[in-house]
Amino acid sequence: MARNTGDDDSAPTQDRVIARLLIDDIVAWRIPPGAWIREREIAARFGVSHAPVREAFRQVANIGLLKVVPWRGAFVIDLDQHAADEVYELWKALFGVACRLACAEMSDRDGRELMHRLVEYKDVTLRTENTFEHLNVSNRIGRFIAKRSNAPLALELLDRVALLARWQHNVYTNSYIETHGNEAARRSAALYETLCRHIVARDGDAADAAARALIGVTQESFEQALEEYKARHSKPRASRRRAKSA
Amino acid sequence: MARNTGDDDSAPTQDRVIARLLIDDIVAWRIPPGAWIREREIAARFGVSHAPVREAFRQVANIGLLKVVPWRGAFVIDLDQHAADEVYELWKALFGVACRLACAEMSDRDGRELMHRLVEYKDVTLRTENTFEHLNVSNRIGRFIAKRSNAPLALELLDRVALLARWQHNVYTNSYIETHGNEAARRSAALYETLCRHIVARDGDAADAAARALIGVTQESFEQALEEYKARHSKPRASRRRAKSA
DNA sequence: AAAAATAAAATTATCGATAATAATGCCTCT
DNA sequence: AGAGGCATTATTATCGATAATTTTATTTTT
Repeated sequence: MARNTGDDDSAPTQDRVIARLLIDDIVAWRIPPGAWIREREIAARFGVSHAPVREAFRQVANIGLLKVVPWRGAFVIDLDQHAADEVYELWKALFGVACRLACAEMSDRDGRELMHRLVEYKDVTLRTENTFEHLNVSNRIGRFIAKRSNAPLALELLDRVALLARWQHNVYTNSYIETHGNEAARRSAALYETLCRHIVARDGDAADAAARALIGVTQESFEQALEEYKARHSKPRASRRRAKSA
Repeated sequence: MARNTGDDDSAPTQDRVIARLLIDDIVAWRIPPGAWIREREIAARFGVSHAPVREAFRQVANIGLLKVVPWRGAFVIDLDQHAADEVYELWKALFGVACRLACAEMSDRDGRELMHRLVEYKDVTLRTENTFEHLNVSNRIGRFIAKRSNAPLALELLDRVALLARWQHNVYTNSYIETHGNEAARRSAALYETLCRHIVARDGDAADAAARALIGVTQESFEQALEEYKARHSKPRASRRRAKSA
């Protein structure tokens, strides 16, 4: 066995670095939806030739944040409400698959670690009102399940859809943390407990259902934030264009 | 509206042509699983520089048939039984999402066309024993539903997973048509009828369940073919390495 | 002879330049 | 003045060559 086709421990090539930075820029809305990105512009920004930029564009396009059109270049996608529904439906289904597979794949030791993390999560929920920390710990549980489900393709698609959901949330609300209220966090806590118990009990159908319900809470939170966003942006019609200079 | 960011009506660029041909070669097993593909080799085959070949590699890698490792090149993936389970679980979930969304998105006119196609499909099922034709018509129904679900991302993931499943089937059986017996086709026919009726009735949960069952038939067919493959390839142990020359 | 170090070859990553294509502005014609 | 055609400009696609890295072969050392 001479050739190592497995993990890549080498330093990442430039195209991957650029792709990562572009993804961050798009998700954080530093590059607006629908924007047209030129190769030369990005190449100049990072001080490289356009070749790695092209590859970075393709990578970001694969995730779904960019659309590459032949001879016309790369455009940031411009999602609408309808696409948001699709993303959340996919998220529910994919997380459901991951949990379903986790039921069969997880070792008893993994199951114990899962319940341990659940206790830690509930502890955080009771102890603090910090929504950001809630999200942090809950995301860790979700990713733990997805990783131990031994399903690399499902994990990839899941990451992709979750990233799209996060971008949408940022686009529509520009502040997805605050709107993710503590009430939603508390409901999530109960659902996480249900989910973990079903997984250690190796009940795939029940775990699938719990996973869907869990993403459903996030979905409701998003839709609520979207309503607030619409309400906020429909009022100040008269007072726009306040200042044109810096 | 100067710039057209929508459909691309122009002739496909070389990288897309090469990507398509590579996909065909891999799915048809003309390039074996695990093979290491060199840029120069493909570039020479198609008489182009290596730049479009690189992009084609990335596109095939996105679909999941190729794995690109920095500084090491592109390798055809090498799926195992476990990965097959994952692919079929994903297929079930994604087709379920598409059907679920189709319930909400389809117009009444689309519903009528769907039922029309169902009648055509049942007609073929009763009239001929040609399994290939069964697959053809049933695939058309599935794709019709997925397209009318107005969910481009789900459609993309669905195509991707279906392609992986087809490749797996080819890898393990090298003849996925014959093993897809008529008994399975007949069971599929009943399930297709159930699915279509649920969709026109706009019952998302029921449509999801029917979609899962439908892919489940294909999954069983694959697993059966895999067993036969294993049985066939475990016997001729003694008579291997018959001839070394051409 | 086996293992480690080193040199050579092969391969990918990146660059700079050219070709192909699309968008933009200008000009003519009505 | 407006519409349509033409030249200009800008941008992407492709190419050939060079740099960086890995793999393979060779040599050296124990």
